Amino acid sequence: MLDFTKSREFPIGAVSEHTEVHIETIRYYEKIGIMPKPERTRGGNRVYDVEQVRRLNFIKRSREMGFSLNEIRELLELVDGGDFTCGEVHAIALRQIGNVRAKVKNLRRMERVLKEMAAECDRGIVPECPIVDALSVI
Amino acid sequence: MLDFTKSREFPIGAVSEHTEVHIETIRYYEKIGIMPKPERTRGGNRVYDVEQVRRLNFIKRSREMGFSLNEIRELLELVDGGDFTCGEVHAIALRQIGNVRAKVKNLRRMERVLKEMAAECDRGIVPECPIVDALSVI
DNA sequence: ATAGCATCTGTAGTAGCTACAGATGCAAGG
DNA sequence: CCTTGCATCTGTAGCTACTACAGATGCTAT
Repeated sequence: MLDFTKSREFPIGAVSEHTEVHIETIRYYEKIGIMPKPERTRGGNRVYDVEQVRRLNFIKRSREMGFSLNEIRELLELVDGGDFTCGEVHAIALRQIGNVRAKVKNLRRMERVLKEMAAECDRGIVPECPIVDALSVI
Repeated sequence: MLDFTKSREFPIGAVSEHTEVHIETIRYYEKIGIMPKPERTRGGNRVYDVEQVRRLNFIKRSREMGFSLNEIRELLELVDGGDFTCGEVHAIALRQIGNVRAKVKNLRRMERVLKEMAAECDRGIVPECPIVDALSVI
C-alpha cells in the first residue's frame, strides 16, 4: 500500500495496487475526463499525488455503490465546482437507494420464478422438462 | 398478437410485437447464431414459423431470468441436441438461483452503506459532506 | 401505378472496461 | 557504463447485448 510519509508522488502501478483499480482503467478514466491529466516524469510516465489518489478512490467506491460513470461525473462536477451542498449529494444518494431497491425487487422476482420452475422439475432422465417448457410458452 | 389459427408464417414485425423483442434484436440473435436463419419471401423478407417464435420466447424469458446469451446458447445446445435431461436443466437453474442470490446480497450491502452514509448527512448548505468524505477516504 | 409502411443490409455507436502489440522508461546489478 | 528486465507508454481492437441510423428495396392497398 502507499506510504504517504515516504513520498507524495506515485507511479501508476503503485496507485493501481493501492486502490485496486487496474492500470488500464485508470488511463481510461483519464481519457474520458473523470480523472485529471497527471504530471509526468521527463520520460513521460504518469505521476500521481495524494489528491488524485483520493479522487480515484471516490470513483471506485462510487462504482461499488452502483453509480454509473456518468452519475459519478455529475457528482464530481458538483464537488469540483465547490458550490455543492450536502443536501444535493444527499438527494443523489437517496435516488441511488431507490435504484438499488428496484434492482433488488427485480432480482427477487427472478429468484422466485426460477425456484417455482425448479420445484416443478422431477429431475428425471427424460428430455421433457418443465423448465424448458415454461420458458418456451408462446 | 399472433393468431396461429389464421396463419403459420409471420413476418419479423409481427413476431417482434408478439414477443416484445425488437426487430434489430431478432436479427442480432440470428447473426450470433442463437436463432436459426428463417425462410425468406421471394423478395428476401424473413418469414418465421411457430417453432421459431417459441424459441425466441425461450430466449426472451431466459434473458428476463438473468441468463447471459452464452448461458442461453448452452441451454439451447442442450435442448437442440435432444439428449438433455431434466436434471441437467435443473442444475443450471439452481446455479442461476445462486447467481441471483449473490447479486441480491451485493445490492443489499450497497443499500445499507448508502443508507448509513445518508443518515450521517445533516443536509446543511455547507459544502462539507459526510457522503463525499466517506467515498474519498484513501 | 403509386403511395407509404415494412423490411432489408451494413455500419457505427453505447457502457465500462480488458487485452493486446510494439515501443520506450527506469532502476538495480555487474 | 552497460545490460537486464520489469514498468509504463500509446493506440487499437475486443467484449456484452443491444440500439440507431442510412440508404435501398419489398409489399400491399387504393
